[in-house]
Amino acid sequence: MKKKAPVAPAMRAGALTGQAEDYLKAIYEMEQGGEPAATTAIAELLGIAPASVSGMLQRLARLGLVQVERYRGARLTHIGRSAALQLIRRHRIIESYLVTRLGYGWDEVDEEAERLEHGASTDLVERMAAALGHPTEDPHGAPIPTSEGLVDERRLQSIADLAVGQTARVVRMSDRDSEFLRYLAGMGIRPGATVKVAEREPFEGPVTITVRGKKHPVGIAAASRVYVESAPARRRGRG
Amino acid sequence: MKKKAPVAPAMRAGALTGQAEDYLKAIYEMEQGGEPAATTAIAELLGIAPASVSGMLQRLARLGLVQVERYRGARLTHIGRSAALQLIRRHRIIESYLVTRLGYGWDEVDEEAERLEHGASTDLVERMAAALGHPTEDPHGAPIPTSEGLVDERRLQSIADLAVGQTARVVRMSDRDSEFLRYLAGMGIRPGATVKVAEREPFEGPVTITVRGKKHPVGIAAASRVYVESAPARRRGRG
DNA sequence: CATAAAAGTTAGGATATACTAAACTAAGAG
DNA sequence: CTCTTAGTTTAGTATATCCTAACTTTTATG
Ligand SMILES: [Mn+2]
Ligand SMILES: [Mn+2]
Ligand SMILES: [Mn+2]
Ligand SMILES: [Mn+2]
Repeated sequence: MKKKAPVAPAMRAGALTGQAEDYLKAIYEMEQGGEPAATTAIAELLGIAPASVSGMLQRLARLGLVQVERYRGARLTHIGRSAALQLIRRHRIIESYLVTRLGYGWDEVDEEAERLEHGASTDLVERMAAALGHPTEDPHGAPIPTSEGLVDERRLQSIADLAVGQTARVVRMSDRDSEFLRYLAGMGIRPGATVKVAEREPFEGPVTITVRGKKHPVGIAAASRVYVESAPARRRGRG
Repeated sequence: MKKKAPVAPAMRAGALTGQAEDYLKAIYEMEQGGEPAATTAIAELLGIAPASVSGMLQRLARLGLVQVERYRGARLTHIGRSAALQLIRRHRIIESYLVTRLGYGWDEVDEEAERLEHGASTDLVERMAAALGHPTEDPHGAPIPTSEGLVDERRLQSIADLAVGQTARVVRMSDRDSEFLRYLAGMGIRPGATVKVAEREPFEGPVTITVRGKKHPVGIAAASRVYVESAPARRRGRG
């Protein structure tokens, strides 16, 4: 059904291909868990066959962007990490711009940004950032790396990690699936919202959470894609 | 020395590759002269070897986007023309948006738009157009095709076509070369400006034009890239 | 620890693009 | 109506990606 569209472009200074950039971003994200990015995981995230990922990893390694340990997975080198962070900055600023200035819904920007991020120059992205007053978070609560490549990499708990009775503030959520985002929006879950765990079923069962006074039973899969911070301490941003 | 960057992306519905789109646009533009687009001309415009163009033309023909007559050149089919016009619409709206909303100079937008046009969805482009109040011309005076694919294709005279003593209004100019655009801006030549031909040297010699009361000798090459319309009230008849 | 399942890699092929060199065609100069 | 040549196309390669099938390593299991 979804016919894979051919290839991707290079254009920026370093002349990395759009595809290569997306691989780096995927690896960056998976590495946040501490472990190197596994071939199959990358393949799944990008919707590509594992064999193809093996090939690309070798190419990225040849370019000095990742370090691959055969049968073990890949880690970004400094250069690769820097390239990934630049791409992520572009992605998140573009998302912010589209939502703030062009009326995009937070559930539809990711897809558009996923393409624009490869064609937008640094100049354009910086203009967008400036127009928005240099935002520090994207519409999904994800921190925007600085142009120097600094970013908050704290590992956050997800709703699935909370114990019954705990209250927490929603910080961010996975932004890939627009249906998922609409589901969350329907419950009032968005960055800054407060959620409380009312009940938990055992055996990986659903978590019942209270949001805006209303209870919602939520599957573990969904709950684990919503990242939170223990309530008390106030972070920046609107609450 | 400038190593050609690999390939280009597809993404839109019809799933045309960015490269293919640029070929169609190039062919569209060259066809405006009446003749089919010549291989070498396309090659020069896109900075690609003629042999490569031959290959691409065959592919585009196979896709039903162009009609190629061996050794003669290519013409767009209806489908190809429609795709070209859609791309041109995207390009020109993006240019307009960048200049109006993000402070780009008219001499620097073409390059950025040349990349973004391939990654921007129709949705995005229409949002930009709406934000600008549906502009009908881009920053270089070029007409923006409607979303239905209608566009003013009048052939305009260039300054090089004017006789001594004639006054005309600048309508549009070639936007590919930013240095050229800065040169024009330095003389006060922009869409809407009025120019008068003061002198002409024979043998393809320079044209001396008066703009804002100042005379400038301009080479034929430059003069023929600035398109004009006989001054408002009195139209010198020709189609 | 012996195996089978899971994960990952290699082999072999396909497509999209480009390039250079060589061959070919069309068109103008005698 | 030839010959030269500018313009085109074909042949042979190369790179970037992706895929399926087959094979190899790791890991999980009894
Ligand atoms: Mn992307
Ligand atoms: Mn996001
Ligand atoms: Mn383009
Ligand atoms: Mn333009």
